[in-house]
Amino acid sequence: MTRETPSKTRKPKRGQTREALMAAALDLVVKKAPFSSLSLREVTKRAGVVPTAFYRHFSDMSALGLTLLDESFRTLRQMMRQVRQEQRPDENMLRGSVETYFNYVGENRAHFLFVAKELFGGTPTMRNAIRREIRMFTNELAMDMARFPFLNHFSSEDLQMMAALVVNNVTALTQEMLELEENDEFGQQQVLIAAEKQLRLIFLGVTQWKSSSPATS
Amino acid sequence: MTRETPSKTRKPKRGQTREALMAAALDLVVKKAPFSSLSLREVTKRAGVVPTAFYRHFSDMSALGLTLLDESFRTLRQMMRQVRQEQRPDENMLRGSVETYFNYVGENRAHFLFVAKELFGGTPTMRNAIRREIRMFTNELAMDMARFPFLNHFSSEDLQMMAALVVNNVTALTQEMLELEENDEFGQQQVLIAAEKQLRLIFLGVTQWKSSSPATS
DNA sequence: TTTTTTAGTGAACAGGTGTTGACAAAAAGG
DNA sequence: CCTTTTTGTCAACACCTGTTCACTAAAAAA
Repeated sequence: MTRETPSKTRKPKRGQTREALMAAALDLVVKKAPFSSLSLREVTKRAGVVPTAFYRHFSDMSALGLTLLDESFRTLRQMMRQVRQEQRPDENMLRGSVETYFNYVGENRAHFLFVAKELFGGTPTMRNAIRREIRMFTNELAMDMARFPFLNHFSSEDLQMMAALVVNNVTALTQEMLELEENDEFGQQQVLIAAEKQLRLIFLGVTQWKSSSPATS
Repeated sequence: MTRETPSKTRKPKRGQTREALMAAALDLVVKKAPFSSLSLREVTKRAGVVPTAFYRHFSDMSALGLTLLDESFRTLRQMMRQVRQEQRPDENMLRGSVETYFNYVGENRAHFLFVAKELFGGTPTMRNAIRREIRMFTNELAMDMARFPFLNHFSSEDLQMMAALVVNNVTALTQEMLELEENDEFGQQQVLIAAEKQLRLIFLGVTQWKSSSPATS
């Protein structure tokens, strides 16, 4: 027979602790420091558990980081698929894609901030994982471009170069967007307009491009 | 006339330790972690002094960081001046500028790595300082562009947008360059070639650009 | 039910952290 | 020379870090 002393320390936390840890880490990244400089105890404190509970779910902080990274890119890929489905090769394609993308950024600030801060500040493992993912996006964009009739005469190196140009800029603009306050709708609109203009200019250059240097081989 | 000023400004060789601290911090940033996650003791240890000696030169780590940032941008601005001086508006202008710039990046890896890692991972103070500097470069580039006859009919907004496009890409390519091993000369050459192509494509777009949206009046 | 596996707690450790204060050597100023 | 200011050292503090161990409540399996 267990003597029910009314209110001692409650323990029933059940299996949502893992998600609480991930949410806590993301939260701290948003309003404090890059993930790399978070401490295990800090995260567990914010998640409302004792430090040792951490080890029931992750082997160490870097494991948590990789899980978070995976989560970030899973949702991002899912959005890219959506952008691609909506994509019709007409006038408004560019504007639509840009809007969809930056809307998504706005709705997933935490994940994007996490990735942006790790892109250079993280461990080599993290950095490589992120860069691999970005390279993948670049490749897919290059392949998408190759399907357009007025682009498919370019060499794959040129297409790759053009795709990289686009991705570089979108990345930079995303970072710019993330530096803005969450409620700075005017600033966000400005970035969006700038993004559209810059991409339009790039595609203007693409239509004029002729591969003058055969390069390697 | 140029005699020793017998003034009260005493500055014999006061600086050995101070510079050792800065060098140590930079060194740790290169081969370990972002500056934000360095500890005071770590830096003093590498500099070969006792922790308390630190306070004779800097009030805290963030003061060291800002000094380092200042140093980085002072040398960078100096190089930009050099690029601008060499700049003649002819065919080889772009290639020459790109080469000069990336050469400089290679010779100052430590400073660029420091800046790159703080650009997103640093404290708000640091981030703002860096972004202000980048914005300054963008403005100067826009002003340089305005001096070209075939560009001076663009609105200053358009010029600003184009300059931002260039700066965004150079920044991204610089980061790409920094991710390479210091002795990976092939990879570095590849980045340089890509950089030149991308910038050429951008300027191709610029020549075709016409400001369709008058935007804000 | 009983048994086993999972997921939480709390105390304790060895070590790293920023910062303090008192003190000493060395350089600068007279 | 002597005095003052600068610049380093050493010891100590209170705190935070990751990680271990033994223990227990709750959930799952039997």
